[in-house]
Amino acid sequence: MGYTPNRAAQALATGQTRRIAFLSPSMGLRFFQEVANRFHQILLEDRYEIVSGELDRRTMGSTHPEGLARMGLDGVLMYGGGLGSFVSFKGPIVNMGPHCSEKYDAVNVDLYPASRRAVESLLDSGAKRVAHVLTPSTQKELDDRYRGYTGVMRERGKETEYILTPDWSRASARQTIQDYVKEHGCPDGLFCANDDIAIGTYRGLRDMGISIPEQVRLIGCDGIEDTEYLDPPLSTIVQPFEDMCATAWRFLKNRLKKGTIPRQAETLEARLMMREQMEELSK
Amino acid sequence: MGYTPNRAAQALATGQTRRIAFLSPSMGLRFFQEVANRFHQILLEDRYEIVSGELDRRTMGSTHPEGLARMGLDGVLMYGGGLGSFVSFKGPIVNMGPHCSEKYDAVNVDLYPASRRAVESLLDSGAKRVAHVLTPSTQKELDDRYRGYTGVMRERGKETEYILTPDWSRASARQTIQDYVKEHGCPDGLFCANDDIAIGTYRGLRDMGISIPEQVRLIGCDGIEDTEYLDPPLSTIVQPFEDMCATAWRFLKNRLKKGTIPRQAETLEARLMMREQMEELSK
DNA sequence: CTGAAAGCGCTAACAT
DNA sequence: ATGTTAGCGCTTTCAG
Repeated sequence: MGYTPNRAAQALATGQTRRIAFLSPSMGLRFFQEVANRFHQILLEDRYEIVSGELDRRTMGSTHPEGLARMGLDGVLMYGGGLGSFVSFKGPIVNMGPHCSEKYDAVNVDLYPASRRAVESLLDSGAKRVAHVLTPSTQKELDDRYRGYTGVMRERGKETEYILTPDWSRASARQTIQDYVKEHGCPDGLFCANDDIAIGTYRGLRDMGISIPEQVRLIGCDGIEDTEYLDPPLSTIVQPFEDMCATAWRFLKNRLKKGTIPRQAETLEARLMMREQMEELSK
Repeated sequence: MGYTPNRAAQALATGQTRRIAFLSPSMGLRFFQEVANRFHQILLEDRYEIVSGELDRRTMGSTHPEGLARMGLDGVLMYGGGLGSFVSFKGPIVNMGPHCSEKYDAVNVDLYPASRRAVESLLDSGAKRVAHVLTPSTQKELDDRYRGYTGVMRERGKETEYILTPDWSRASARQTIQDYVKEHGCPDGLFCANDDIAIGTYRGLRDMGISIPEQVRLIGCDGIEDTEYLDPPLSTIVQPFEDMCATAWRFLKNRLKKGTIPRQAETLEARLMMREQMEELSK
Protein backbone atom coordinates (compact mmCIF):
# COMPACT_ATOMS: atom_id res chain seq x y z
CA MET A 1 0.00 0.00 0.00
CA GLY A 2 1.65 3.18 -1.19
CA TYR A 3 1.78 4.75 2.20
CA THR A 4 4.70 6.46 3.85
CA PRO A 5 4.98 6.52 7.62
CA ASN A 6 5.81 9.72 9.43
CA ARG A 7 9.27 9.64 10.93
CA ALA A 8 8.61 12.20 13.61
CA ALA A 9 5.59 10.34 14.93
CA GLN A 10 7.50 7.11 14.80
CA ALA A 11 10.35 8.67 16.74
CA LEU A 12 7.99 10.11 19.31
CA ALA A 13 6.28 6.80 19.88
CA THR A 14 9.35 4.59 20.02
CA GLY A 15 11.81 6.99 21.54
CA GLN A 16 14.25 6.12 18.76
CA THR A 17 15.20 8.56 16.06
CA ARG A 18 17.49 6.27 14.08
CA ARG A 19 19.77 9.21 13.75
CA ILE A 20 23.46 9.18 14.65
CA ALA A 21 25.90 12.06 14.74
CA PHE A 22 29.48 11.98 13.52
CA LEU A 23 31.52 14.60 15.30
CA SER A 24 35.04 15.63 14.40
CA PRO A 25 37.29 18.58 15.16
CA SER A 26 36.68 20.14 11.77
CA MET A 27 34.65 19.13 8.77
CA GLY A 28 36.90 21.29 6.64
CA LEU A 29 39.55 18.57 6.65
CA ARG A 30 39.48 16.14 3.82
CA PHE A 31 40.12 13.17 6.07
CA PHE A 32 37.06 13.80 8.18
CA GLN A 33 34.98 14.26 5.07
CA GLU A 34 36.10 10.86 3.92
CA VAL A 35 35.24 9.35 7.28
CA ALA A 36 31.82 11.01 7.33
CA ASN A 37 31.20 9.74 3.84
CA ARG A 38 32.11 6.24 4.83
CA PHE A 39 29.79 6.33 7.83
CA HIS A 40 27.04 7.60 5.59
CA GLN A 41 27.40 4.51 3.43
CA ILE A 42 27.66 2.07 6.31
CA LEU A 43 24.76 3.41 8.36
CA LEU A 44 22.56 3.52 5.31
CA GLU A 45 22.62 -0.25 5.14
CA ASP A 46 21.17 -0.36 8.62
CA ARG A 47 18.68 2.36 7.85
CA TYR A 48 20.27 4.91 10.06
CA GLU A 49 20.78 8.52 9.20
CA ILE A 50 23.99 10.39 9.87
CA VAL A 51 24.52 14.06 10.55
CA SER A 52 27.95 15.58 10.81
CA GLY A 53 29.07 18.27 13.18
CA GLU A 54 32.15 19.80 14.69
CA LEU A 55 33.62 19.43 18.13
CA ASP A 56 34.09 22.78 19.72
CA ARG A 57 33.63 24.23 23.16
CA ARG A 58 31.92 27.25 21.71
CA THR A 59 29.24 25.12 20.17
CA MET A 60 28.71 22.77 23.06
CA GLY A 61 29.97 19.75 21.26
CA SER A 62 28.24 20.30 18.01
CA THR A 63 27.95 22.84 15.28
CA HIS A 64 24.30 23.19 16.06
CA PRO A 65 23.52 26.23 18.14
CA GLU A 66 21.70 24.31 20.81
CA GLY A 67 24.32 21.62 21.04
CA LEU A 68 24.02 17.92 20.76
CA ALA A 69 21.19 17.29 23.10
CA ARG A 70 18.59 19.02 21.03
CA MET A 71 19.35 17.10 17.87
CA GLY A 72 17.41 14.00 18.75
CA LEU A 73 20.26 11.53 18.48
CA ASP A 74 20.30 7.84 19.24
CA GLY A 75 24.07 7.86 19.55
CA VAL A 76 27.31 9.62 18.74
CA LEU A 77 30.39 8.61 16.78
CA MET A 78 33.16 10.93 17.74
CA TYR A 79 36.66 11.34 16.36
CA GLY A 80 39.20 12.74 18.76
CA GLY A 81 39.79 12.22 22.43
CA GLY A 82 38.96 14.00 25.69
CA LEU A 83 36.03 16.30 25.38
CA GLY A 84 34.48 17.58 28.56
CA SER A 85 31.94 19.42 26.48
CA PHE A 86 29.86 16.33 25.97
CA VAL A 87 28.05 16.35 29.24
CA SER A 88 25.04 17.48 27.28
CA PHE A 89 24.54 14.15 25.56
CA LYS A 90 23.50 11.25 27.74
CA GLY A 91 23.23 8.50 25.14
CA PRO A 92 25.91 6.09 23.93
CA ILE A 93 29.13 7.51 22.54
CA VAL A 94 31.85 5.70 20.65
CA ASN A 95 35.17 7.45 20.52
CA MET A 96 37.72 6.84 17.78
CA GLY A 97 41.11 8.10 16.71
CA PRO A 98 44.34 8.55 18.62
CA HIS A 99 44.18 8.57 22.41
CA CYS A 100 40.53 7.89 22.96
CA SER A 101 38.86 8.75 26.21
CA GLU A 102 38.58 5.96 28.76
CA LYS A 103 35.00 6.95 29.38
CA TYR A 104 33.60 5.63 26.13
CA ASP A 105 33.77 2.63 23.88
CA ALA A 106 36.89 3.20 21.86
CA VAL A 107 38.50 2.45 18.52
CA ASN A 108 42.03 3.64 19.03
CA VAL A 109 44.27 4.46 16.12
CA ASP A 110 47.94 4.24 16.97
CA LEU A 111 50.05 6.62 14.92
CA TYR A 112 53.20 6.29 16.99
CA PRO A 113 55.12 3.46 15.29
CA ALA A 114 54.39 4.80 11.83
CA SER A 115 55.38 8.30 12.90
CA ARG A 116 58.73 7.03 14.09
CA ARG A 117 59.27 5.12 10.91
CA ALA A 118 58.35 8.16 8.84
CA VAL A 119 61.03 10.27 10.49
CA GLU A 120 63.53 7.43 10.34
CA SER A 121 62.98 6.94 6.65
CA LEU A 122 63.49 10.65 6.02
CA LEU A 123 66.75 10.52 7.92
CA ASP A 124 67.84 7.23 6.33
CA SER A 125 67.40 8.59 2.87
CA GLY A 126 69.98 11.20 3.64
CA ALA A 127 68.08 14.20 4.90
CA LYS A 128 70.16 16.50 7.11
CA ARG A 129 67.47 18.86 8.33
CA VAL A 130 64.18 17.18 9.13
CA ALA A 131 61.43 19.44 10.43
CA HIS A 132 57.93 18.76 11.72
CA VAL A 133 55.07 20.86 10.39
CA LEU A 134 52.24 21.12 12.89
CA THR A 135 49.60 23.45 14.26
CA PRO A 136 49.69 25.28 17.58
CA SER A 137 46.57 23.41 18.64
CA THR A 138 48.55 20.18 18.99
CA GLN A 139 48.65 18.64 22.47
CA LYS A 140 52.33 17.85 22.35
CA GLU A 141 52.49 15.38 25.21
CA LEU A 142 49.73 13.27 23.69
CA ASP A 143 50.37 13.56 20.02
CA ASP A 144 51.87 10.43 18.45
CA ARG A 145 53.29 12.33 15.53
CA TYR A 146 55.00 14.90 17.70
CA ARG A 147 56.32 12.25 20.05
CA GLY A 148 57.50 10.07 17.20
CA TYR A 149 59.33 12.94 15.55
CA THR A 150 60.86 14.25 18.74
CA GLY A 151 61.84 10.80 19.98
CA VAL A 152 63.65 9.72 16.84
CA MET A 153 65.42 13.04 16.43
CA ARG A 154 66.71 12.93 20.01
CA GLU A 155 67.88 9.36 19.70
CA ARG A 156 69.80 10.20 16.59
CA GLY A 157 71.26 13.32 18.11
CA LYS A 158 69.57 15.57 15.55
CA GLU A 159 68.30 19.00 16.21
CA THR A 160 64.54 19.35 16.19
CA GLU A 161 62.89 22.02 14.09
CA TYR A 162 59.22 22.90 14.26
CA ILE A 163 57.21 24.77 11.69
CA LEU A 164 53.92 26.08 12.99
CA THR A 165 51.07 26.65 10.62
CA PRO A 166 48.12 28.54 12.12
CA ASP A 167 45.44 26.00 11.26
CA TRP A 168 44.92 22.74 9.36
CA SER A 169 44.10 24.29 6.00
CA ARG A 170 46.02 23.86 2.77
CA ALA A 171 46.06 27.58 2.13
CA SER A 172 47.71 28.33 5.47
CA ALA A 173 50.34 25.65 5.02
CA ARG A 174 51.11 26.96 1.55
CA GLN A 175 51.79 30.42 2.92
CA THR A 176 53.53 29.26 6.07
CA ILE A 177 56.15 27.17 4.36
CA GLN A 178 57.09 30.01 2.04
CA ASP A 179 57.52 32.48 4.86
CA TYR A 180 59.52 29.93 6.80
CA VAL A 181 61.87 29.03 3.98
CA LYS A 182 62.54 32.68 3.21
CA GLU A 183 63.56 33.28 6.77
CA HIS A 184 65.27 30.05 7.74
CA GLY A 185 66.22 28.34 4.52
CA CYS A 186 64.75 25.03 3.53
CA PRO A 187 64.85 21.76 5.46
CA ASP A 188 65.36 18.72 3.25
CA GLY A 189 62.83 16.54 5.04
CA LEU A 190 59.36 17.52 6.24
CA PHE A 191 57.06 15.43 8.35
CA CYS A 192 53.65 17.07 8.17
CA ALA A 193 50.98 16.57 10.82
CA ASN A 194 48.36 15.76 8.20
CA ASP A 195 47.85 15.40 4.49
CA ASP A 196 46.15 18.73 3.93
CA ILE A 197 49.15 20.44 5.45
CA ALA A 198 51.43 18.25 3.35
CA ILE A 199 49.55 19.19 0.20
CA GLY A 200 49.64 22.89 1.05
CA THR A 201 53.33 22.56 1.78
CA TYR A 202 53.91 20.77 -1.51
CA ARG A 203 52.25 23.65 -3.30
CA GLY A 204 54.14 26.32 -1.40
CA LEU A 205 57.45 24.66 -2.11
CA ARG A 206 56.64 24.36 -5.79
CA ASP A 207 55.60 28.01 -5.84
CA MET A 208 59.18 28.80 -4.86
CA GLY A 209 60.61 26.48 -7.48
CA ILE A 210 61.84 23.97 -4.93
CA SER A 211 61.74 20.45 -6.28
CA ILE A 212 60.22 17.45 -4.60
CA PRO A 213 61.67 14.99 -3.80
CA GLU A 214 65.11 16.09 -5.01
CA GLN A 215 65.46 19.02 -2.63
CA VAL A 216 62.85 18.17 -0.03
CA ARG A 217 61.14 14.95 1.00
CA LEU A 218 57.59 15.17 2.27
CA ILE A 219 55.57 12.80 4.38
CA GLY A 220 51.98 13.47 5.40
CA CYS A 221 49.50 11.77 7.64
CA ASP A 222 46.00 10.28 7.33
CA GLY A 223 46.06 8.72 3.91
CA ILE A 224 43.51 10.75 1.98
CA GLU A 225 42.98 9.95 -1.67
CA ASP A 226 44.43 13.23 -2.91
CA THR A 227 47.98 12.38 -1.87
CA GLU A 228 48.08 9.68 -4.50
CA TYR A 229 47.27 12.06 -7.33
CA LEU A 230 50.04 14.56 -6.86
CA ASP A 231 53.26 14.18 -8.79
CA PRO A 232 55.27 12.80 -7.21
CA PRO A 233 52.65 11.14 -5.04
CA LEU A 234 53.04 11.98 -1.38
CA SER A 235 54.08 9.40 1.15
CA THR A 236 51.73 9.32 4.09
CA ILE A 237 50.74 7.53 7.25
CA VAL A 238 47.53 5.74 6.39
CA GLN A 239 44.82 5.50 8.99
CA PRO A 240 42.83 2.31 8.51
CA PHE A 241 39.66 4.33 8.32
CA GLU A 242 37.37 1.73 6.83
CA ASP A 243 38.20 -0.69 9.61
CA MET A 244 37.85 2.11 12.09
CA CYS A 245 34.43 3.09 10.83
CA ALA A 246 33.16 -0.48 10.69
CA THR A 247 34.37 -1.24 14.20
CA ALA A 248 33.05 1.98 15.67
CA TRP A 249 29.63 1.33 14.22
CA ARG A 250 29.66 -2.25 15.45
CA PHE A 251 30.46 -1.03 18.96
CA LEU A 252 27.69 1.53 18.82
CA LYS A 253 25.12 -0.96 17.60
CA ASN A 254 26.01 -3.30 20.45
CA ARG A 255 25.57 -0.46 22.88
CA LEU A 256 22.28 0.53 21.29
CA LYS A 257 20.96 -3.01 21.64
CA LYS A 258 21.70 -3.32 25.34
CA GLY A 259 23.36 -0.54 27.23
CA THR A 260 24.80 -2.57 30.06
CA ILE A 261 27.74 -4.32 28.49
CA PRO A 262 31.38 -3.92 29.47
CA ARG A 263 33.44 -1.24 27.76
CA GLN A 264 34.43 -2.16 24.24
CA ALA A 265 37.86 -1.17 23.02
CA GLU A 266 40.17 -2.01 20.18
CA THR A 267 43.40 -0.61 18.78
CA LEU A 268 44.26 -0.33 15.11
CA GLU A 269 47.70 0.56 13.90
CA ALA A 270 48.27 3.11 11.15
CA ARG A 271 50.89 2.15 8.60
CA LEU A 272 53.46 4.20 6.81
CA MET A 273 52.95 4.16 3.07
CA MET A 274 56.03 5.19 1.19
CA ARG A 275 55.29 6.18 -2.35
CA GLU A 276 57.49 6.42 -5.34
CA GLN A 277 59.41 9.48 -4.23
CA MET A 278 62.33 7.25 -3.37
CA GLU A 279 62.35 5.38 -6.64
CA GLU A 280 62.17 8.60 -8.58
CA LEU A 281 65.14 9.88 -6.72
CA SER A 282 67.26 6.84 -7.37
CA LYS A 283 66.84 6.86 -11.10
CA MET B 1 16.20 26.85 32.11
CA GLY B 2 18.49 23.99 31.19
CA TYR B 3 15.90 22.05 29.33
CA THR B 4 16.13 20.61 25.88
CA PRO B 5 13.02 20.24 23.76
CA ASN B 6 12.33 17.05 21.89
CA ARG B 7 12.71 17.48 18.16
CA ALA B 8 10.43 14.65 17.20
CA ALA B 9 7.57 15.96 19.27
CA GLN B 10 8.14 19.43 17.93
CA ALA B 11 8.09 18.12 14.41
CA LEU B 12 4.93 16.15 15.03
CA ALA B 13 3.11 19.12 16.47
CA THR B 14 4.19 21.70 13.92
CA GLY B 15 4.45 19.55 10.85
CA GLN B 16 7.91 20.97 10.25
CA THR B 17 11.04 18.93 10.61
CA ARG B 18 13.54 21.67 9.85
CA ARG B 19 15.35 19.13 7.78
CA ILE B 20 16.36 19.63 4.17
CA ALA B 21 17.91 17.14 1.78
CA PHE B 22 20.69 17.85 -0.66
CA LEU B 23 20.52 15.41 -3.55
CA SER B 24 23.17 14.98 -6.20
CA PRO B 25 24.05 12.36 -8.79
CA SER B 26 26.91 11.01 -6.68
CA MET B 27 28.36 11.96 -3.34
CA GLY B 28 31.62 10.35 -4.40
CA LEU B 29 32.50 13.43 -6.45
CA ARG B 30 34.55 16.07 -4.74
CA PHE B 31 32.47 18.87 -6.18
CA PHE B 32 29.25 17.63 -4.65
CA GLN B 33 30.97 17.13 -1.35
CA GLU B 34 32.02 20.77 -1.44
CA VAL B 35 28.48 21.82 -2.26
CA ALA B 36 27.02 19.68 0.51
CA ASN B 37 29.53 21.15 2.92
CA ARG B 38 28.59 24.64 1.92
CA PHE B 39 24.89 23.95 2.40
CA HIS B 40 25.68 22.49 5.78
CA GLN B 41 27.25 25.78 6.81
CA ILE B 42 24.53 27.96 5.36
CA LEU B 43 21.57 26.05 6.71
CA LEU B 44 23.14 25.87 10.13
CA GLU B 45 22.75 29.61 10.48
CA ASP B 46 19.05 29.20 9.98
CA ARG B 47 18.91 26.23 12.28
CA TYR B 48 18.13 23.76 9.59
CA GLU B 49 19.65 20.36 9.29
CA ILE B 50 20.91 18.94 6.02
CA VAL B 51 21.12 15.34 4.91
CA SER B 52 22.80 14.31 1.70
CA GLY B 53 21.71 11.63 -0.67
CA GLU B 54 22.14 10.43 -4.20
CA LEU B 55 19.85 10.71 -7.16
CA ASP B 56 19.19 7.34 -8.64
CA ARG B 57 16.22 5.57 -10.12
CA ARG B 58 17.07 2.45 -8.17
CA THR B 59 16.77 4.26 -4.91
CA MET B 60 13.66 6.24 -5.71
CA GLY B 61 15.38 9.58 -5.67
CA SER B 62 17.42 9.07 -2.57
CA THR B 63 20.00 6.79 -1.14
CA HIS B 64 17.60 5.84 1.58
CA PRO B 65 15.89 2.56 0.92
CA GLU B 66 12.42 3.96 1.35
CA GLY B 67 13.09 6.95 -0.82
CA LEU B 68 12.64 10.57 -0.11
CA ALA B 69 9.15 10.60 1.19
CA ARG B 70 9.91 8.72 4.32
CA MET B 71 12.73 10.98 5.42
CA GLY B 72 10.59 13.66 6.91
CA LEU B 73 11.84 16.53 4.80
CA ASP B 74 10.68 20.12 4.70
CA GLY B 75 12.25 20.61 1.30
CA VAL B 76 14.77 19.40 -1.23
CA LEU B 77 17.80 21.02 -2.81
CA MET B 78 18.68 19.06 -5.87
CA TYR B 79 21.63 19.29 -8.22
CA GLY B 80 21.00 18.05 -11.73
CA GLY B 81 18.03 18.32 -14.02
CA GLY B 82 15.12 16.17 -15.09
CA LEU B 83 14.30 13.45 -12.64
CA GLY B 84 11.02 11.65 -13.04
CA SER B 85 11.79 9.69 -9.92
CA PHE B 86 10.76 12.50 -7.64
CA VAL B 87 7.06 11.97 -7.71
CA SER B 88 7.49 10.59 -4.23
CA PHE B 89 8.23 13.95 -2.67
CA LYS B 90 5.40 16.47 -2.60
CA GLY B 91 7.12 19.37 -0.82
CA PRO B 92 9.10 22.23 -2.32
CA ILE B 93 12.08 21.42 -4.52
CA VAL B 94 14.76 23.75 -5.78
CA ASN B 95 16.77 22.53 -8.71
CA MET B 96 20.27 23.75 -9.46
CA GLY B 97 23.03 23.09 -11.94
CA PRO B 98 23.03 22.95 -15.71
CA HIS B 99 19.70 22.58 -17.47
CA CYS B 100 17.32 22.66 -14.56
CA SER B 101 13.85 21.28 -14.85
CA GLU B 102 11.10 23.75 -15.66
CA LYS B 103 8.96 22.22 -12.98
CA TYR B 104 10.90 23.60 -10.03
CA ASP B 105 12.46 26.77 -8.78
CA ALA B 106 15.81 26.84 -10.49
CA VAL B 107 19.34 28.12 -10.14
CA ASN B 108 20.81 27.40 -13.54
CA VAL B 109 24.52 27.19 -14.06
CA ASP B 110 25.54 27.88 -17.62
CA LEU B 111 28.70 26.03 -18.60
CA TYR B 112 28.40 26.64 -22.32
CA PRO B 113 30.36 29.87 -22.88
CA ALA B 114 33.19 28.75 -20.61
CA SER B 115 33.30 25.36 -22.32
CA ARG B 116 33.69 26.99 -25.69
CA ARG B 117 36.42 29.24 -24.39
CA ALA B 118 38.21 26.28 -22.82
CA VAL B 119 38.40 24.48 -26.12
CA GLU B 120 39.32 27.66 -27.96
CA SER B 121 42.16 28.38 -25.59
CA LEU B 122 43.50 24.86 -26.03
CA LEU B 123 43.43 25.33 -29.78
CA ASP B 124 44.82 28.86 -29.65
CA SER B 125 47.80 27.78 -27.64
CA GLY B 126 48.79 25.52 -30.46
CA ALA B 127 47.24 22.16 -29.71
CA LYS B 128 46.70 20.03 -32.80
CA ARG B 129 44.71 17.18 -31.31
CA VAL B 130 42.16 18.28 -28.73
CA ALA B 131 40.05 15.52 -27.22
CA HIS B 132 37.13 15.55 -24.82
CA VAL B 133 37.21 13.16 -21.86
CA LEU B 134 33.72 12.27 -20.70
CA THR B 135 31.59 9.47 -19.31
CA PRO B 136 29.06 7.38 -21.22
CA SER B 137 26.32 8.66 -18.91
CA THR B 138 26.51 12.09 -20.52
CA GLN B 139 23.33 13.32 -22.21
CA LYS B 140 25.14 14.65 -25.25
CA GLU B 141 22.37 16.85 -26.60
CA LEU B 142 22.01 18.67 -23.30
CA ASP B 143 25.55 18.80 -22.03
CA ASP B 144 27.14 22.24 -22.26
CA ARG B 145 30.63 20.84 -22.16
CA TYR B 146 29.97 18.36 -24.95
CA ARG B 147 28.19 20.95 -27.04
CA GLY B 148 30.89 23.54 -26.42
CA TYR B 149 33.62 21.14 -27.43
CA THR B 150 31.83 19.80 -30.47
CA GLY B 151 30.71 23.23 -31.63
CA VAL B 152 34.13 24.84 -31.52
CA MET B 153 35.84 21.84 -33.14
CA ARG B 154 33.37 21.83 -36.01
CA GLU B 155 33.66 25.57 -36.57
CA ARG B 156 37.41 25.31 -36.74
CA GLY B 157 37.28 22.32 -39.02
CA LYS B 158 39.02 20.09 -36.48
CA GLU B 159 38.33 16.45 -36.02
CA THR B 160 36.59 15.55 -32.78
CA GLU B 161 38.00 12.87 -30.55
CA TYR B 162 36.21 11.44 -27.56
CA ILE B 163 37.73 9.51 -24.70
CA LEU B 164 35.18 7.62 -22.65
CA THR B 165 35.93 6.84 -19.04
CA PRO B 166 33.48 4.41 -17.42
CA ASP B 167 32.54 6.60 -14.46
CA TRP B 168 33.42 9.87 -12.78
CA SER B 169 36.16 8.52 -10.51
CA ARG B 170 39.80 9.51 -10.50
CA ALA B 171 40.94 5.92 -10.54
CA SER B 172 38.98 5.14 -13.71
CA ALA B 173 40.24 8.21 -15.50
CA ARG B 174 43.81 7.35 -14.55
CA GLN B 175 43.47 3.92 -16.11
CA THR B 176 41.44 5.04 -19.10
CA ILE B 177 43.87 7.65 -20.31
CA GLN B 178 46.75 5.20 -20.19
CA ASP B 179 44.91 2.59 -22.20
CA TYR B 180 43.83 5.22 -24.68
CA VAL B 181 47.26 6.69 -25.20
CA LYS B 182 48.80 3.26 -25.71
CA GLU B 183 46.31 2.52 -28.44
CA HIS B 184 45.83 5.88 -30.13
CA GLY B 185 48.79 7.98 -29.14
CA CYS B 186 48.44 11.13 -27.10
CA PRO B 187 46.34 14.20 -27.87
CA ASP B 188 48.03 17.47 -26.93
CA GLY B 189 44.93 19.07 -25.46
CA LEU B 190 42.35 17.47 -23.18
CA PHE B 191 39.10 19.00 -22.09
CA CYS B 192 37.84 16.89 -19.19
CA ALA B 193 34.20 16.76 -18.18
CA ASN B 194 35.05 17.38 -14.55
CA ASP B 195 37.94 17.98 -12.20
CA ASP B 196 38.09 14.49 -10.76
CA ILE B 197 38.50 13.13 -14.24
CA ALA B 198 41.09 15.81 -14.97
CA ILE B 199 43.03 14.88 -11.84
CA GLY B 200 42.90 11.18 -12.66
CA THR B 201 44.02 11.98 -16.18
CA TYR B 202 46.87 14.12 -14.87
CA ARG B 203 48.02 11.20 -12.77
CA GLY B 204 47.72 8.68 -15.59
CA LEU B 205 49.69 10.89 -17.95
CA ARG B 206 52.42 11.39 -15.39
CA ASP B 207 52.51 7.65 -14.80
CA MET B 208 53.54 7.31 -18.42
CA GLY B 209 56.12 10.04 -18.14
CA ILE B 210 54.14 12.48 -20.25
CA SER B 211 54.74 16.05 -19.19
CA ILE B 212 52.09 18.63 -18.47
CA PRO B 213 51.71 21.20 -19.88
CA GLU B 214 54.62 20.74 -22.34
CA GLN B 215 53.18 17.71 -24.08
CA VAL B 216 49.54 17.92 -23.07
CA ARG B 217 47.34 20.74 -21.83
CA LEU B 218 44.55 19.87 -19.46
CA ILE B 219 41.39 21.71 -18.57
CA GLY B 220 38.87 20.42 -16.05
CA CYS B 221 35.47 21.53 -14.90
CA ASP B 222 33.80 22.50 -11.60
CA GLY B 223 36.56 24.35 -9.81
CA ILE B 224 37.28 22.14 -6.82
CA GLU B 225 40.05 23.16 -4.46
CA ASP B 226 42.31 20.25 -5.37
CA THR B 227 43.01 21.53 -8.86
CA GLU B 228 44.92 24.43 -7.40
CA TYR B 229 47.32 22.22 -5.49
CA LEU B 230 48.64 20.13 -8.33
CA ASP B 231 51.81 21.16 -10.07
CA PRO B 232 51.22 22.68 -12.48
CA PRO B 233 47.81 23.73 -11.18
CA LEU B 234 45.00 22.63 -13.42
CA SER B 235 42.93 25.10 -15.38
CA THR B 236 39.25 24.58 -14.84
CA ILE B 237 35.77 25.91 -15.41
CA VAL B 238 34.68 27.27 -12.06
CA GLN B 239 31.08 26.88 -11.04
CA PRO B 240 30.04 29.77 -8.80
CA PHE B 241 28.97 27.34 -6.16
CA GLU B 242 28.75 29.69 -3.21
CA ASP B 243 26.39 31.95 -5.13
CA MET B 244 24.52 28.92 -6.32
CA CYS B 245 24.07 27.57 -2.82
CA ALA B 246 23.04 30.90 -1.36
CA THR B 247 20.51 31.53 -4.10
CA ALA B 248 19.08 28.03 -3.97
CA TRP B 249 18.56 28.29 -0.26
CA ARG B 250 16.98 31.73 -0.59
CA PHE B 251 14.54 30.33 -3.16
CA LEU B 252 13.70 27.41 -0.92
CA LYS B 253 13.12 29.60 2.11
CA ASN B 254 10.75 31.78 0.12
CA ARG B 255 8.87 28.70 -0.97
CA LEU B 256 8.78 27.39 2.57
CA LYS B 257 7.30 30.64 3.83
CA LYS B 258 4.42 30.72 1.38
CA GLY B 259 4.01 28.06 -1.24
CA THR B 260 1.98 30.02 -3.74
CA ILE B 261 4.52 32.32 -5.32
CA PRO B 262 5.50 32.37 -8.99
CA ARG B 263 8.38 30.19 -10.13
CA GLN B 264 11.75 31.55 -9.14
CA ALA B 265 14.62 31.18 -11.56
CA GLU B 266 18.07 32.62 -12.04
CA THR B 267 21.04 31.81 -14.23
CA LEU B 268 24.67 31.99 -13.14
CA GLU B 269 27.53 31.73 -15.56
CA ALA B 270 30.55 29.55 -14.88
CA ARG B 271 33.87 31.12 -15.77
CA LEU B 272 36.98 29.64 -17.26
CA MET B 273 39.92 29.94 -14.93
CA MET B 274 43.21 29.55 -16.73
CA ARG B 275 46.03 28.80 -14.37
CA GLU B 276 49.72 29.19 -14.84
CA GLN B 277 50.15 26.37 -17.31
CA MET B 278 50.42 28.90 -20.11
CA GLU B 279 52.95 31.09 -18.38
CA GLU B 280 55.06 28.10 -17.50
CA LEU B 281 55.08 27.07 -21.10
CA SER B 282 56.18 30.43 -22.39
CA LYS B 283 59.18 30.78 -20.16
C1' DC C 1 -3.26 37.58 29.55
C1' DT C 2 -2.75 33.11 31.65
C1' DG C 3 -3.92 28.18 31.84
C1' DA C 4 -6.12 23.90 30.34
C1' DA C 5 -7.04 20.68 26.66
C1' DA C 6 -7.02 18.79 22.00
C1' DG C 7 -4.45 16.58 18.72
C1' DC C 8 -0.21 15.86 15.53
C1' DG C 9 0.73 10.10 13.55
C1' DC C 10 2.48 6.59 15.22
C1' DT C 11 3.62 2.21 18.50
C1' DA C 12 2.81 -0.86 22.08
C1' DA C 13 0.19 -2.57 25.54
C1' DC C 14 -4.03 -4.07 26.43
C1' DA C 15 -8.62 -6.10 25.97
C1' DT C 16 -11.76 -8.65 23.33
C1' DA D 1 -5.45 -13.60 16.45
C1' DT D 2 -7.45 -9.01 15.62
C1' DG D 3 -9.17 -4.58 17.24
C1' DT D 4 -9.01 -0.76 20.44
C1' DT D 5 -6.81 2.77 23.22
C1' DA D 6 -3.44 5.26 25.81
C1' DG D 7 0.31 8.08 25.45
C1' DC D 8 5.01 9.74 23.34
C1' DG D 9 6.19 15.76 24.09
C1' DC D 10 5.23 19.31 22.01
C1' DT D 11 2.24 23.48 19.78
C1' DT D 12 -1.84 25.79 19.24
C1' DT D 13 -6.30 26.81 19.99
C1' DC D 14 -9.87 27.89 22.92
C1' DA D 15 -11.89 28.89 27.23
C1' DG D 16 -11.50 31.17 31.63
